[in-house]
Amino acid sequence: MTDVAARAKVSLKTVSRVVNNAPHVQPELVERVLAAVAELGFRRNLLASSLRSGQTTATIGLLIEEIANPFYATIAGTAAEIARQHDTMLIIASSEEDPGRERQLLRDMCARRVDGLLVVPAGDDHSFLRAEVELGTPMVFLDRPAGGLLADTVLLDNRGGALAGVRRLVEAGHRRIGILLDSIGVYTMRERLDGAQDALAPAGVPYDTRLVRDGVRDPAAAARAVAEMLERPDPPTAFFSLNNRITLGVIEELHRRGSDAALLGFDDFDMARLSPYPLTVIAYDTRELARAAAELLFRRIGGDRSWPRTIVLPTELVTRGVPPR
Amino acid sequence: MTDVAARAKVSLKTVSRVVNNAPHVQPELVERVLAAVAELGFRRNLLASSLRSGQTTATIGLLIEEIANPFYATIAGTAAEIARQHDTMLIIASSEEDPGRERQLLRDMCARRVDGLLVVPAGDDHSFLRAEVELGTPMVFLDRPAGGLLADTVLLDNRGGALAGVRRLVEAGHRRIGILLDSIGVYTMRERLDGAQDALAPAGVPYDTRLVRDGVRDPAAAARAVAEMLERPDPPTAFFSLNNRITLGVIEELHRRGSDAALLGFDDFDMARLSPYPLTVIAYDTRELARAAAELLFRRIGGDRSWPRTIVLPTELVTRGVPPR
DNA sequence: TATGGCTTGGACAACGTTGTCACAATAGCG
DNA sequence: CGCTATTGTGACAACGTTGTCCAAGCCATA
Repeated sequence: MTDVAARAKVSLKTVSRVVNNAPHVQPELVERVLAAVAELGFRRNLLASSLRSGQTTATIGLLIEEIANPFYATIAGTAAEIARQHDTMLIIASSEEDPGRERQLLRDMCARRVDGLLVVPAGDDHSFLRAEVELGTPMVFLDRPAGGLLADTVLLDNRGGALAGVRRLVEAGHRRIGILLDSIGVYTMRERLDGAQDALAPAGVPYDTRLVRDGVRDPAAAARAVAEMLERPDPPTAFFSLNNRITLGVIEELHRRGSDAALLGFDDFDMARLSPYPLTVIAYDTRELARAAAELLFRRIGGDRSWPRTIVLPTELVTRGVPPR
Repeated sequence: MTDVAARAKVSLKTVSRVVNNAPHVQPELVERVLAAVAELGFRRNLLASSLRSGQTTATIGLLIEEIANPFYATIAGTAAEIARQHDTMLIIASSEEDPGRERQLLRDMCARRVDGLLVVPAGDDHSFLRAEVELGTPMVFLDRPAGGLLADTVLLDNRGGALAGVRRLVEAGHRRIGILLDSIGVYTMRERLDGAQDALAPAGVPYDTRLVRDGVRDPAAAARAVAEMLERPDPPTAFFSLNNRITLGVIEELHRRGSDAALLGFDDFDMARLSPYPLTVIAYDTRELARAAAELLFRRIGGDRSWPRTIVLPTELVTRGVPPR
């Protein structure tokens, strides 16, 4: 900037004024400065700028589990879009469900002085963020609640959605329902399982733990679990898969076997409509989830100091798929 | 930091040494400093740190077209993973195919002094980045080449893939092939179309522009285009869809009509295997594309000043899908 | 004992920017 | 004509950190 000033034969401050579009600079000087900027290829250093002016870096952090997963990709896309509306850049990092890594990444983002944080929690203790919150960094948790920290949160109605879906299965007469889940350690899985139990109990359907498979991490594992259950003496007549990765594997296996078991899946997905096997899904609006969280965050960044809020978004039961022949 | 120094009764510099794990500090003093850091909730300001120390911000920028698209989400995930291996954060932004926005976002990233840039170009003139390149910011372009700028580039063999795929259709006896593409303005689409022509010409199959539809932006448009073409007096016996969004719509329409047209699609996708309609896809390894680009970028950041390189990754013809009955 | 090296701590400036303040030049007023 | 506003410009310090340099203390060696 000093070089630009010298070249344009003005003071440092005038250059600063020009690059910040500040008023009260003669048009002629503006010309000279802009010419010098162009000639020297000067580019403002935003690091120094936000260091000096203090408050804002025009950056927010987004912490998710895994970027490549379409659910999180949708969240990231929506967050980026809303960030852009506020002329803000987005730093994205994946925790890969590792609390230690989550902690390190969040600390790093804070050290970079992000204006706010959007977090899909991996761990269950976020008290280490308390100092940061008190220091004034706004943060909003989404999809899962923070642990040990009172903070803004946007959730889905996991329990209600599972309740409605499983109730439909029960009402259709199913009494042996195979349930497949990723990991009981994850909040959303626990909620969905609870919702299923909420539907089974009042209908007098026993909750048979032999029909519940934890640790189903990918489509192949889901297919194997389905195969095993179907080979039991009294196989399930319906399956409830607790996320879309699992649903994929279940569809494949049921289709392969020409089974006529009913299928209920949590999470809708793009290609559900192309499924060769009929299925009902518990759908929700991922974009809305991200939008609600991001907009709340920017309200906080804008100075909203009201009491932390929890928003729960509804789910919807959708029947999809091509009927089997 | 001054407060921490006061509290620990040491000098500012000693605190700096401790938080940077620098050697030559008495263990007792380290204790005192860390205690003060904890009590005061001190957190290093990385902005100031990289401002002072000059060179590195431990941040790279990734510019893509649209985060929520699985192709770009995969790229982002891979880039984030490799960035993490280098203890680097990732700033992601979407250009939404808008050259003006691309320019603004890249400028902004440069102003934030990213250590390097990973760019899927939207525009066709990137000469505005020349100053930045000369200033020493490494950048690698992927999926599409940069315009008016000699730079590292990682591409797919779009033309070769399309050639191989269409050749297979021609060899199977197809002479009327409907081709659907997003936008002729996009580099990859042009290359794929050229590849198709490369296969048609030597086989003596005329290139009938009435069988080529540009501007097919979403599955619904693809379905409509297929419907129209099939209602012509001499309908195509095969379709070549130039990206996976289009392929989805084509599958749906062909399946709905019970058509027996052959289908070739550029881009593989997760659920291709579940397609109710048989299809052949031109597949490639998106992760490999991103990995090659990111690793090249970090080699540049690490000081590799060799001549800019262009890497072209191969594609593969894969037959997928459930045969129609 | 003198000399030199090594370890440890501290003073100071600098990174690139902007806020504060002061001053100069011009215009408007009585 | 002198006075105050108003506008345009610049000197300077400060943001939070770290590199450079120096000094003091200690030990080992000559």
